[in-house]
Amino acid sequence: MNERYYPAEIEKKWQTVWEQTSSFKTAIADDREKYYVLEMFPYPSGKLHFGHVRNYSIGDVIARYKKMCGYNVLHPMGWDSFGMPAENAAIKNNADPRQWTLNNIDAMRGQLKELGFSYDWDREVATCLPDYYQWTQKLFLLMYEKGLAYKRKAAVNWCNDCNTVLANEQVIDGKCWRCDSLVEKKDLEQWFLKITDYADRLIDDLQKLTGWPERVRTMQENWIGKSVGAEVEFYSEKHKETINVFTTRPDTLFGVSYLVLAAEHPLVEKLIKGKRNVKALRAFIQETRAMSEMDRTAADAEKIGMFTYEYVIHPLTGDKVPVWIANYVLADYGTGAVMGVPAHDARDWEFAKKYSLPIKQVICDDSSTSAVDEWTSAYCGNGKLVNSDEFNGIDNDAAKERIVMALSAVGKGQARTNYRLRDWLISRQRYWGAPIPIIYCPQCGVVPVPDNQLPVILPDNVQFTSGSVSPLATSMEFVNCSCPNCNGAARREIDTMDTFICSSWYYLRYCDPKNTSEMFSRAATDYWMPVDQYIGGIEHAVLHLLYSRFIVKVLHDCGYISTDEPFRNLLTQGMVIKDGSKMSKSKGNVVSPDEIIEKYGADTARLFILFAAPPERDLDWNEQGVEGAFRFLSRVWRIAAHYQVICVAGVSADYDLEAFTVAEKNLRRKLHATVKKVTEDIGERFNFNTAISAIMELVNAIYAYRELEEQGNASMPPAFCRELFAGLIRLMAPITPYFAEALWNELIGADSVHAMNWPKFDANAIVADEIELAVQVNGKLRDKIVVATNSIAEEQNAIALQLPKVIEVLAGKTPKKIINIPNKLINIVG
RNA sequence: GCGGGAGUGGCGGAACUGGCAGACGCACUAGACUUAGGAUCUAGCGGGCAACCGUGCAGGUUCGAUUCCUGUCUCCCGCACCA
Repeated sequence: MNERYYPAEIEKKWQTVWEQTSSFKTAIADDREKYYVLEMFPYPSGKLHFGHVRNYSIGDVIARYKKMCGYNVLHPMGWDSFGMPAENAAIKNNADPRQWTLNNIDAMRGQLKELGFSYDWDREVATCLPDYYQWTQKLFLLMYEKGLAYKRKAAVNWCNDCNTVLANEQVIDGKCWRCDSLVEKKDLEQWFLKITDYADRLIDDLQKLTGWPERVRTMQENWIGKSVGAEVEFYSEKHKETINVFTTRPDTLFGVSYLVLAAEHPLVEKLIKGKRNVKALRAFIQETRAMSEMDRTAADAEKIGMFTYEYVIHPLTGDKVPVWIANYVLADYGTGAVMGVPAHDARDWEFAKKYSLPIKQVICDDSSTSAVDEWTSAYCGNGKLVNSDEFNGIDNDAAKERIVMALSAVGKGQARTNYRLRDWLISRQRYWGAPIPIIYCPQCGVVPVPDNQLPVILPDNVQFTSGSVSPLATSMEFVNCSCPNCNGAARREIDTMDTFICSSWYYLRYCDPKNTSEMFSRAATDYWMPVDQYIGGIEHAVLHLLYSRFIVKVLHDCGYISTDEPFRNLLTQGMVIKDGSKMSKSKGNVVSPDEIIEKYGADTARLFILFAAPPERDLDWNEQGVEGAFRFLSRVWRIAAHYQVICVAGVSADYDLEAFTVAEKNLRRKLHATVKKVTEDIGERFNFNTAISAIMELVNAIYAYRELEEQGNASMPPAFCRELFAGLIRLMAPITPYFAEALWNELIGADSVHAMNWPKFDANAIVADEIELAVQVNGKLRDKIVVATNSIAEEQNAIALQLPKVIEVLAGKTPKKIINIPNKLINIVG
């Protein structure tokens, strides 16, 4: 074999061999246990960057490892290929979005193959192709049928740069998730999916996801924002109107000193009409509504309000309660009206102090006796009720329920749960997406496209510069159609679907990607689902990951799949950071793997990115380690070349362990200990960085052994040499697949290393004859001793006590006690 | 404000259930081989002359703490006038 490591030759050769032998093809179903490992599929931007390489290297190690462990592994790849960049390229360069996308897919597929990822390319999907989006459209129709897709006019998020609406999840700090420009509110009629119907289950089932990081579960819980409380009715006798408020603190109901409405509250105009300050009120309302979402919801924004000279009746006391309008009440949460309890709510406290509104204490903490006018802030803790009629003396937690019961008895309130989660706005005024399969008929109204007319094909002949309406509006052939019901002239929905719908079910399609009669067969998803290990960035914690859970629950409820959670285990790999932000094409800070692959090979690129940091941690881009990764592979190659002849000679030999020298026993122990460590690090903890360092230690040990040989003090037994390298190469196979394949071929056998079993360690081989113990005096390390592994503690302690350093430190004192931790240390307490 | 996470050499990081802090690698230094070497091999590499001191800081528990507890500081992430 070649003395030196030439990655280019090796990688080209084995990539071809793997392709010819369909090395990565998934078995349909057999008696092995299944394992579905999946990395979040990429948007085909044109080129991979190191964020991708990291993501897919992690997945590939797991896939290859599991396969060697005997699992039937599904490891697919595809393209999240609808989306704005294609359309923007079309506008900017007059390109065809389809061709632009398909070219990018070809380029990136080539890169993925070069990197040696073990994908079953026969299962590739691209969301922008009709054989996929047909079923995205079917999914929409299914939801429409179930009443989960509906159209309504609402104040929606509008991005002026992207020329489209956005879902709440896609607005980050008041800005568009894609282009960072400020999001505005617009009143538009749009399609929504009723994800709020699933709010409770999406929260409750988080508990089942024990294989998810705590962080992601918390983020979803926060996002859904469940709060349990009550709706309480206040009545305006003058207008014969009821104003409902939502509160999580019905126990403080007797402390209400005013009511506050949002500027957008529907009763506002009626209440203020004819009031002496109506002009000022109207001006204030207008001013408040004109403020941007950002300014209004900033936590430190000043609370401003105005009195309406209107009163409502307290539902239990019958007291007159003044009604205010203020900027700190949100129109789209709860009922758009809140009750003000300044004694027990920090915001109400601030507002009441500012406008000199009465403050009435109704919760009393045993330890505080001061009067309410001496307080410097609201008391938000627990305690017993006071000033609350028949509820006095009750613990406030218990009082919540009692007061709701009392309200309910007089028909003036009930328990109620509120969510922060809003329905998912899925209309997009953009071209490059799946058309919403809906037809509007003057006679029949909204008509869903029948299954046998799917897919609704995205037209080619559109104008991209259509302004704030979807470019689909410019294709008359598309817009004009006949009604499926009455055959009369009708027109199509011109908006396309949010691409997050396309990506919310692709993992199901991988189970049965060529199915032309349904989304996927029940049998296929029953076998493969759920995904056993999902790997992707944290940025999808409440986007893709929440949507996918929702869609799976819907499909589960419709009887399409058995599972009701898509991803059993989730690994959120850290971002690859460069120049302070995440590597991405839109940020313009990408490092392409091409140069590194060309100079050092794909195996070096993989090894480097896996060794640089544990997978969950963010990684600041630094190329310095690349050289080290390549150096290591070259080092392994050289030692393998050195032992090749001996290794091959060991095929039919056997070795006598009794005849082993100490050095050989140590090396064999190191081998088995390394197998154990790497198995645990890859299989249980996904700590690839420490798995790699363990392999490096093993290689260092082989070099140390060779050094002995060169001094004439050792001679490698051929059969052991074989065990050694067969072990080492298999440990490296998931991480550096080309490299391992080439070495396996040279040293061990003709079959692919990737078809081999994962090495097993012999627990007996790890036990050493002698062991080193640390000797401490009062917890401080003073010396070390080497003892027989099976020696007893008393003997070890006696040896330790005789050590000169120990005698010196003890200075004649008799030890109080001696602590002996087996196989670890002795601590002499003086 | 609520919730989650992190703080260890010049750098990336290791130490898994409380048990030898700094594995492994990068960078650096020296030696060997060499016409030469940015290749390779070998050795050294937290601070301090030393006793000792060292895991953000201050305490505590313990024979023993990077690890557990209390307080505190800094940074990152998510939600946030959510009633």
